[in-house]
Amino acid sequence: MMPRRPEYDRDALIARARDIFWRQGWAGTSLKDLERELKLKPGSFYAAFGSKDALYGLALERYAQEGVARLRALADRLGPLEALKTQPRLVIEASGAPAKSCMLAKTYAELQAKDHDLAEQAGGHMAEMKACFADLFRQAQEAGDIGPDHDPNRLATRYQSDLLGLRLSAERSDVDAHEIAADIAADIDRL
Amino acid sequence: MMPRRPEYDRDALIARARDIFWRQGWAGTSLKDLERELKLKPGSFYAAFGSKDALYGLALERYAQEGVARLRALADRLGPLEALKTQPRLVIEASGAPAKSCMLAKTYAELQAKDHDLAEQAGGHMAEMKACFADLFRQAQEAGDIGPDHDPNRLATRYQSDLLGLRLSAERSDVDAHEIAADIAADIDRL
DNA sequence: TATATACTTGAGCGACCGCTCAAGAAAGAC
DNA sequence: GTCTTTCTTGAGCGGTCGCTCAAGTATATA
Repeated sequence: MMPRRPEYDRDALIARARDIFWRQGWAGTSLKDLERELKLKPGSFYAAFGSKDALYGLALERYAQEGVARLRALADRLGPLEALKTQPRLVIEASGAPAKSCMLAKTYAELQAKDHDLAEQAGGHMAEMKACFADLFRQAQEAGDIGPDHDPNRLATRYQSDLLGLRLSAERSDVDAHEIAADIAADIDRL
Repeated sequence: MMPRRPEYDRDALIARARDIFWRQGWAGTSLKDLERELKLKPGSFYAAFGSKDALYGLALERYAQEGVARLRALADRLGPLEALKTQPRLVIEASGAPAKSCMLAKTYAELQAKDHDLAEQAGGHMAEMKACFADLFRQAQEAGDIGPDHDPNRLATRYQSDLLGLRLSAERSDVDAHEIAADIAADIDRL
């Protein structure tokens, strides 16, 4: 006696929620917003996701996972050094994205003062991302593309910081983000 | 027939409100929070400031104005180049500050998607700050401390972006912000 | 001291918040 | 068709939001 199946595509809903949260932030997104955009009544929403925070967590997870995957794919295609040099430009040109700035950073900045679990989760993902960058710098160093007297972890820390600044700057209309991206890439060439 | 004077120091209240907003953000700060921290009942609060947003605006104004003043003072004391090299370290070492990250950037990031007036105000102040940086770079260039083949405006844009990234990174426990600050200062030396 | 003028107080407004749950609708098993 | 199970629906809960306002209180003038 199997009953009816849900009418929605859960994965697609998470992706849409991610875009809304990404753009509007945690406090800036109400359940009304989600219900309207996801076309879910409150009952279905809570049956599917449990709570607003739980959905935000899923959205963050998805965001981080896709970010890592995209970077790895880029490195596979271009090699570590070129990937690191290309990433700044790619990240501000992503035309389909709901925002230029990083969702992990926005989440962390918004919720850290509250010691919210989601801030901790975002921070963890930023650490993962930093580790990815460090990996690529290390590979580039082993390939001889970067001088041996550099610490890959330190390069990664600086690089991630630059990327966060770039992506925040890219939201501003009075800033030419492409110049910044080009300068970041140029810095890598000088290593 | 002059009546009683207010019991509070308006300027001090604005400074305290700035610290609360800076740490907790716009949505993250409720009137209850403000009433408790400023020791004002709702009636006095609204008599003094008109609205939460109005107080936030005053706090932003104060924040921006003090930021510019601090930078100018630093430049007067150390000269333009040294000021630019020192600022990154100072900004993450400010021990009395309620947060490492920039209140203008946090405000902009939180409210831009809503097209909130406060986001526009914050963006304007960031532009002013960028102009300050450009001024210092130009002065350093005229003094011969920086090669003549650099555009001060472009340097300022990159510098501000780096500073935003640094200050956001400085909130994280898994990041050594001093390393980043030192690297940013080192970049300036290579110009 | 009497009066006019402000400041202080706090109950409480309407709106919205995240969320619950009982009732109705749909679909596979028999 | 009938039954069972799940999904869908939407009214509405308790709570908090930003904010108002009338009553009470303190102070400088006259």
